[in-house]
Amino acid sequence: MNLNEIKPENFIENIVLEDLKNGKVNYVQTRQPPEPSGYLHIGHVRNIMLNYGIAKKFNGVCNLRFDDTNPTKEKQEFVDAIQEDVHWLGFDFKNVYYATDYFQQNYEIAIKLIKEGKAYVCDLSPEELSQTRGTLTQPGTNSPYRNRTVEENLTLFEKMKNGEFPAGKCCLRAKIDMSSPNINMRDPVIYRIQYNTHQRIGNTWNIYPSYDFSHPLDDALEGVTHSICGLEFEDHRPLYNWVVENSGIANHPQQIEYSNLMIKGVIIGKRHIKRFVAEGKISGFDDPRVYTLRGLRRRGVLPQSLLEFSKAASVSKTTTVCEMDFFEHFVREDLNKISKRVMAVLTPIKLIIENYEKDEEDIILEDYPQNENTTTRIYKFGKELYIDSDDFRKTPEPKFHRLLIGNKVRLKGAYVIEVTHFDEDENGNVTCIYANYDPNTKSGTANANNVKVKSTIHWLNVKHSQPIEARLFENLTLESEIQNGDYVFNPNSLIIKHGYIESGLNLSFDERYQFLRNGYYCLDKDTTNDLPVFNRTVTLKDSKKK
RNA sequence: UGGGGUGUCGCCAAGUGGUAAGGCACAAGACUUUGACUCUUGCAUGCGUAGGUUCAAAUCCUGCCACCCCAGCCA
Repeated sequence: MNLNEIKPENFIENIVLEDLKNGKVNYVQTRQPPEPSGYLHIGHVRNIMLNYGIAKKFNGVCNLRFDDTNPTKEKQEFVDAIQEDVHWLGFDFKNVYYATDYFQQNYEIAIKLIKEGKAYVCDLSPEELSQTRGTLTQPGTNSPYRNRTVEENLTLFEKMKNGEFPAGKCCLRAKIDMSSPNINMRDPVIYRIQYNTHQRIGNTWNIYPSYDFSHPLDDALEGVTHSICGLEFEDHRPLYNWVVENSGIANHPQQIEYSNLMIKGVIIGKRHIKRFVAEGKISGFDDPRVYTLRGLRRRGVLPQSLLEFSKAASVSKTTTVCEMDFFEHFVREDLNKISKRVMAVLTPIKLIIENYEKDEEDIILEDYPQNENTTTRIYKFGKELYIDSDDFRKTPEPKFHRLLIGNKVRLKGAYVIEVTHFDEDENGNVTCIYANYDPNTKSGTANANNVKVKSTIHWLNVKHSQPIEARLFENLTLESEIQNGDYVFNPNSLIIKHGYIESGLNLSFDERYQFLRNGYYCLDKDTTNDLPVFNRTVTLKDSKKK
């Protein structure tokens, strides 16, 4: 999907931006505000599209703004990675800003608030503060420091800024209402002391504004008209408005919340991914089994598929948990159009065509059958072939219509064959299959369809095949809901197959491949040995049944 | 038990007083050099629930139920 095709109207309808619907507003400015504390994942795509698309639609701009107000969690590594990933998706933001850009202005507004008696320095320890905040059902109690004089607050805040207090000694709080039923309004902390070195501004500041203070201010300062965020911030909206209203800034952005997008069972949380990396169960944030953008990219997913998926998932305020099939549908749709069809056998077993007398024979295969102008290539048919052992059954299950004694099957691009007999070892494992072919059934010839078959299987000429390694990723998903308050995941989801692929192919990292019936693959960029290594993106639609 | 949200097919989701769009999944059939793709057909007498208003209700009103979020000097 081209970015120009993003149609945010639907989104706008959904999130009930009344003014926009009514045509009262014709300019919208948004921002994409990631905290650089982790990698972007599939859930971020829709947020990016939404912010970018709405601004574009309504003559405005969307800036990328890093919410970098907490140096204990953030790293330059993430700042860089987020920008890379955003570009990979195809977005080019007007400007790249940082919350730290606004620290001086944030500070001046804090001073203004103090002077107006709307903020005070509180010496309560974090524990005491927590205790006096009250509970969900009981109001909080006023801090004993709530009524300090403006002069005292100014002095204390200045000392905080100058690094004269240890971290945690005191903080700046907005003076709102300790008895509010909304806990966020019970004198929230808007500045805290923080001595960690910041990845961008080093040690220039000893005090850091909290999200609830800097975010609305930065939105307002930047000219944002609509501040779109997750549902978890609904309770923060009154505070957002309070901050903007008391800031003296003319621009008053409107915060709009909507549901985050999830996929059933998929691990997205940084917490879990970090844990699996630490436990050595996955290789990192780009492991193809996790749904970070980097993981998905390495797995072979195209950015336009992510955009299509996100668009189709729509936007609402209901809890959105899509099924895996819904996501994979969009991945397959794109991959099907552009993938190069290649013959591969992942669990090889020999097939001898007993009545085949010739040495070799040219078979014409289409590289991209979905493309009218597809190129073709020649492959060699012969007497001694590899097929996938999974395509044969001694005793077939119901509805199995690939190879079994007495059943006719087409070898892709070649002939219809019928199994005559097979060899097996002392354990009953099939070691070699023997078949006869029908010379009148060659694909593409006039009478190719005289014999109807229910299935076509892939094959390789033993003399014209090269070894490969195929990594089949099962999705890293929730194995069971919740146990002892924690999630239980299934990280043992990597299956490695040593098989064969056609020899003579010019393999490319930019290409996607479809191994017939096995799904869509791409070369793994981390390949270090000489053997081509393929990662499977998704399976073909029906191949997972069987 | 306080506050804020959400409830339309297995999943996502339109619908905003005029008699339930669409996509995914699923099922059946056609086609076939992939059991793919493509095509055709089917799939909510029902909109959390109980009442009420109305000629007419998923849409308006009232009660109830279920689920999610909030008590970081995180975002």
